[in-house]
Amino acid sequence: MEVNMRTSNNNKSSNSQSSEDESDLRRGPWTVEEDLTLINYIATHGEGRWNSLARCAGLKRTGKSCRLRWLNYLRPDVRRGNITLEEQLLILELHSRWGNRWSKIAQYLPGRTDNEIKNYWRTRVQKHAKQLKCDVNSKQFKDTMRYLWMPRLVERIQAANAGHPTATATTSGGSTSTTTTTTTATPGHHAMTYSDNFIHAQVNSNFTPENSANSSDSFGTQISDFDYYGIPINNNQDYIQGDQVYYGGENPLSSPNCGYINNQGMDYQGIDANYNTQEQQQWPFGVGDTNDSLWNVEDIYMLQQQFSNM
DNA sequence: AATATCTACAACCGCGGTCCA
DNA sequence: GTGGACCGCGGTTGTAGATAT
Repeated sequence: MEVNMRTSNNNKSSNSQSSEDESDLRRGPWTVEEDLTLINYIATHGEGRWNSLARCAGLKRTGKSCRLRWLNYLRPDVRRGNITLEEQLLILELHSRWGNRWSKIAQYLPGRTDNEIKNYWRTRVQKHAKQLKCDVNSKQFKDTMRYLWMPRLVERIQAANAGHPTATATTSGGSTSTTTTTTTATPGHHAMTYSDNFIHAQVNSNFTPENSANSSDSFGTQISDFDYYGIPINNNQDYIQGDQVYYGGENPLSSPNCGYINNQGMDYQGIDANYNTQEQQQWPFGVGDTNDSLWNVEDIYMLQQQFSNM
């Protein structure tokens, strides 16, 4: 059982004085002993009813604190480690749809907690918005994510998969792509793959909105109610047809190599033209490593100029 | 080597919703 | 209907470790 070693010396934490107050409740980092107590209690009695659980387990913690510790850290199915490219893509996609609905987004990333996704968003995505001197909720920044970063993520996922193919599939457009076996357990639905479908969405250049009516996805299933991730589509913000994803209902997303022009006329082609440097290939938000620098100075400058002219 | 700054993330807080007596 | 207990969510803070100066 993995235990956070940071907790081993936490008795000197700034909140330790709380254990001396009238309520005798502890705050701050959890100790190894507390973790084990909680784990053992839940193993025997199950989770839920957190306030009484805290009392019965003999933990001098609030029920809230016990719940948080269990759900965000101790639960056996919590995934630890780096956010994968597919997860990054999914987070961007879902956040564009739902905003800061972290728990809802987390439902589609098995093993990831809302807290972890929220932290990822704040530390990585908001950092880039700050670099671009624009608000993370601004349309400009959202467009940048949608029409530049997300296609780049897809491209990088493709590149990664090409290096480690686990299967080969042919798109309806006749092109060949590799697929991954990344699975997502969608709430209320069967586990499914998502990255392969999303990649398909990017690689079929034969698609047009006109020929896409009443289409089904590459697995022959109707997609009118659920998108490629198996997520119910309940608005018309994006539409997904055949092997292609159309964002905003009016912005066909062409090949990642073609440059992206959104409905404000922002042309990112010049940015992509600079993309072949080694630094640029370090991709958005990193891969969990330190290579988190999507933007070089030129990129940032160009985007800032475009934003200021809008 | 020392100090300052940054980053990542665990944990807390407040609020609103739900349940139940 | 009402009030208290509880739960879950989203925002925020604190801090250890990493990195820069």
